[in-house]
Amino acid sequence: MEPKYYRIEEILSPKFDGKQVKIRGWVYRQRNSKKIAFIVIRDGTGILQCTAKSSNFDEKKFEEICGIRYESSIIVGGIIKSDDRAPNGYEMQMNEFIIIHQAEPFPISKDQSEAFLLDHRHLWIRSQKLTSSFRVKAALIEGARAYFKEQGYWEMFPPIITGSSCEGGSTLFEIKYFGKPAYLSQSAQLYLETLIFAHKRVYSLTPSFRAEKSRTTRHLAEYWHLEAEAAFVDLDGIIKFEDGLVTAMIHHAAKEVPYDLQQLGRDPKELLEIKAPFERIRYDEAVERIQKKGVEIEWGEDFGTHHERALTEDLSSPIHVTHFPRDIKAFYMKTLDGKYAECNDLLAPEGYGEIIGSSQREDDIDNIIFNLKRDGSKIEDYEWYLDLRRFGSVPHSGFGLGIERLLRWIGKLDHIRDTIAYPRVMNRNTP
RNA sequence: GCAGGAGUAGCUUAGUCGGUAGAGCGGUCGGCUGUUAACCGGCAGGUCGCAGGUUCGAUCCCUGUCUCCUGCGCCA
Repeated sequence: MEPKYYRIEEILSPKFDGKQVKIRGWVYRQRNSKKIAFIVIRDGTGILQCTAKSSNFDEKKFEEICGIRYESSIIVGGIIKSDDRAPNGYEMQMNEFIIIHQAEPFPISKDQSEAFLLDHRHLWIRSQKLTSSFRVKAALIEGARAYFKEQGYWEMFPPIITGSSCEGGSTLFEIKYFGKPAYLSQSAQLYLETLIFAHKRVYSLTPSFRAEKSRTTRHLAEYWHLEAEAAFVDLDGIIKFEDGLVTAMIHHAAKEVPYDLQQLGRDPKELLEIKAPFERIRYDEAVERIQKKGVEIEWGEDFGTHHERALTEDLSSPIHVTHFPRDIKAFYMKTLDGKYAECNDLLAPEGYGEIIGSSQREDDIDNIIFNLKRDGSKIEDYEWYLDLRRFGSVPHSGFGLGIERLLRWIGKLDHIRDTIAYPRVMNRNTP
């Protein structure tokens, strides 16, 4: 049976040439002269130019067509014709036009300031750029879930509300929890570590919250955190897994949403050329490379934005920096030779910065206690975590990937806010 | 948190060496036989972010304040 309404993406084909169809959607563009009107309609699957000749409609109906405003919702019917003058080669010769809702004047036109667009985010998300960005994001996550499954990882659902912090340094959002303070999670890691003892390999995709007053193009107060944890896997093993995962994600996006990638200015072929394994260098060598580029850094310093940029601006594939100095890294990372941490950061190419933070976890309870004391943390807050090193402790590793940061690189986006529908940044939490 | 920059019509802005303001887009009315962010003409729309100060007079000068943007630090 014929469907009552068609999707635009399916009718853009020769077999619809000459066929009468109906579609539903929103007015994307509208122009008219006395005897002919054009409505470009958008339906979430594509856009189609619809042509209305005044001779095909009574006077009142034609006036309605000419008076339709941008973003109004409409039903149009007509005959599909191949036509070189139409934006994507096909147009509808309209013979039916029904207004579902005549929109008020749409506030967003050309030349808008960032602030205005952010205030009208609920309308701006209809734009092509954001539409494409969110579709690439969906495809990346689809690719990730498929890869995790293939590699024997179980998806877990850790809590978002926690009673204590996870990583020493970061600032937490405090909430009221039945009258007592609690916090929004900034990482699922410690909970995932508990779950490997039952499932061996686990992952989770959850929102993470950071209350740092960061004002940059790569920070969100609320972001989607893809984290994994695996028993009996060392640093080399987890790095290999990360390479496989990132490659699977971007290849999946390149195959599933090439049009959207192109809209964002990213050639999908470029992504398909990126292949695992990614280059690995140790922190010591990274410092030397940065110094050779003429950027100042001393051994023992953590990387700032300009250091990461110096290291990655000329690359076309991501790069791992491993074995940072122990003293600038978190308490749960395994120590090597008393000086280094068994850890790695995966940096995106083209200067987009860190997308994964990862490490082999410390499995020696005494070392963890030593590190917690170094950071001035209360041991009693971590008793449940320390239990993992008392009951069948195993070597294990894990990582956290910032979905929006990966998308920012893949989609060549200037600002991380365009990787998420409603960005939560320091001075904005509405709409 | 630190350092810069910006707030003038619904939106994007010009401007006034201090005498209360123009344009483009959008809206509306009219014109136009195929447009691609269509085009042409008429009309409506502004206590020039807010509060003080200087001045005969402030949108403009001064002080404070609020909001937003950019970069840095912190991180995924």
